[in-house]
Amino acid sequence: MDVTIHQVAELAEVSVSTASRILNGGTKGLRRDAVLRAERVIRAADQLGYRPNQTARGLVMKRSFNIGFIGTELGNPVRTELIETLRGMAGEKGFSLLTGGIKYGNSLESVFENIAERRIDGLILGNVSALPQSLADTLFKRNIPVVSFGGAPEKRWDCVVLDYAEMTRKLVEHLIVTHGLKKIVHAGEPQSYPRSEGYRRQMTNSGLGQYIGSWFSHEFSLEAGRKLAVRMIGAGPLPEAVVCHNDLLAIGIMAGLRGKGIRVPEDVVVTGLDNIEMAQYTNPSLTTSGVNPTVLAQKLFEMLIERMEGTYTGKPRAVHSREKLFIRESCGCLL
Amino acid sequence: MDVTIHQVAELAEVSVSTASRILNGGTKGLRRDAVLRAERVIRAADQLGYRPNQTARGLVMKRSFNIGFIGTELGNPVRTELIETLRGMAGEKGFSLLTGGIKYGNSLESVFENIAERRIDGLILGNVSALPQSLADTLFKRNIPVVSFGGAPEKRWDCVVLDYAEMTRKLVEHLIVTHGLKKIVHAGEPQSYPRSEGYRRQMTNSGLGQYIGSWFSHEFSLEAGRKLAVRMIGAGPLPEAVVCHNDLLAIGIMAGLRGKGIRVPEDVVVTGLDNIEMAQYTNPSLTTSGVNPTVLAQKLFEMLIERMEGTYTGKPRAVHSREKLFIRESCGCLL
DNA sequence: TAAATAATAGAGAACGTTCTCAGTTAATGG
DNA sequence: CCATTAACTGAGAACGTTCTCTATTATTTA
Repeated sequence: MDVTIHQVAELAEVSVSTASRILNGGTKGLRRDAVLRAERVIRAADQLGYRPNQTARGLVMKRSFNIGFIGTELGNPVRTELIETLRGMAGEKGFSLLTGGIKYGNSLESVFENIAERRIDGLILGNVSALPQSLADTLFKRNIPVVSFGGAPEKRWDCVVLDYAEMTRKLVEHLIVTHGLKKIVHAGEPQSYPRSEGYRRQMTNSGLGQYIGSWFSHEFSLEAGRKLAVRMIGAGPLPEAVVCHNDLLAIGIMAGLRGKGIRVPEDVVVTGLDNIEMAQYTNPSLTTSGVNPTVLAQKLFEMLIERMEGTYTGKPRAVHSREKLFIRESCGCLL
Repeated sequence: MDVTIHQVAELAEVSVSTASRILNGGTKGLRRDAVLRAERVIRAADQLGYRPNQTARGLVMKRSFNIGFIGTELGNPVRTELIETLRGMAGEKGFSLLTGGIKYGNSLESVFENIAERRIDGLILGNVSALPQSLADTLFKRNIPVVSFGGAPEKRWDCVVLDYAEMTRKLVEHLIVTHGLKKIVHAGEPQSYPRSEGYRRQMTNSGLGQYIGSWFSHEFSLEAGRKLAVRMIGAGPLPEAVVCHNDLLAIGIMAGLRGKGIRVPEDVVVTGLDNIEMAQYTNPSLTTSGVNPTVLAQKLFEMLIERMEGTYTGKPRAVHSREKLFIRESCGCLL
């Protein structure tokens, strides 16, 4: 039914080995008499519409032509942008991208499965804070290259460090320096994490340590934001500004505040983080900070491919991404 | 290196065939003496941490354990929700979901590739209006089940019909009946398509044929919406309402209008379509209509699996999805 | 032109499974 | 307890490639 390399070989009157060699190696640098044969093979393949069976190919080459992506917050648009770019790059190299979500750091089982069943050749980790050592061991044992991105630098493999602390710090700095705000709180992840760390650093540096405060949420979604806003309002006098873990949380908080008749930025200033596309379209538009997802994708993919192709075999690299501040309406600018 | 079924068989002191049979078939309904062997095999597999190599499996079974998803507007959150649900369902059945984007109906090449290289066992088509007959033929020739969803019913395979025309019509009806609006225009796809068809039907039925008008955009994104708003404003007096192709376009239009000092819904009413999560969080929140993405995913996946497993072999089915109206602020309600 | 060398071709194993089929072993019935 | 039937086992082919290794052929050199 399907056309195999055997049929190509038969039609071209060469052996299967020769067909395979030519189909993969091309026709350049061949001995004069060999060129004719090669062209015959290529013509035969073309004529029959031959396409190699990747499964068979994968079996003998011990590869799957899949790259895995595991990350948090798959519903976040900032992930979608990154993933679709990565998918495109992978596709150009003949790989498919298998993505998998993670909720609250658990349920990495699917990764285990995919790796154990030899379904991925390389792995991209997105903001996975605590990868179980057992998984890391499996990856090393199976020789599966890994790259990651996130707030914390990684010593075990190549990574892109997104300086969330610095992004957050700059946002806080903007609120203090440009807008003269003092009572600024942070909403999102727990105290020890990079983003709230950046917040606290700037507050302390500006002599505002007394105002440090945070509202914790274990989710960073629109809905979580709205709920958080309701909680904040119920808890008494509002701060002057809320610096949020990410854009989705910020947008949710803005909606929650508005639902109770509180104006942004007149009554409370709100900032996000990620610079998702939607941040330009909210009302008020959202002041935030982020990195270019295409650049991030390129860096990640380049490093991963180098590892997979063995072009680079040195020590784990850590490249730092360039964050950028996007000043819009929600901080009180542009009004 | 990797543990194979041979090693399991050796440890359990059975043949490879037996190991395979037991590992796949389980231990139930076996003859009394066979149960002991079976348990020995399972124990051995467990002990060695055996996981079948899916590539090898796929080769002999002529399957890839991948399901393809091809659709338009992969950046649209409404797709993300659907795709992630489908991915979960696929995962539970041991399949990975390979997704691919389509821009303006062209570049279906990647699908061809994946199909030709035997990398997908089934295909889900999302709002692909014009699938080349050559691709359809390939699918049939290779016996790859297909399901699709979209505005137009499909006769060649199972599909879920999303009644975009009816959704749009109901929105227009709401604007006319509840808000007494007359000068309502449509923004989005060309005249002949379902959504604008629904718009025109209701306008005509309500005797407002004279006000029918549409603003065309070949993209349905946030940015396209903003640009469209600018074009509309530049073109003279504004309509009373803009019924948009989808939520993203609507949100973009609202932002564009606001940028020029025009208020929604006071000056112009705006409605969307899809009911993406964000529609609840915009300011004003967006009146729209949509179907439940989880329900849609379930319907699609169920039909596809039935085809793939051969449980259903009858005529192509067309199931209709239940749309729902979401009345919010952008139409002037809830203010 | 013959010998040495370089380039290419082809046979066949290997990849790790599943699955058919012939042969063996256990259960059943009289 | 033996014949019959049913249940199970294992050898080996098959899936469609790649790739090693030996044999062959072309090219170059003396």
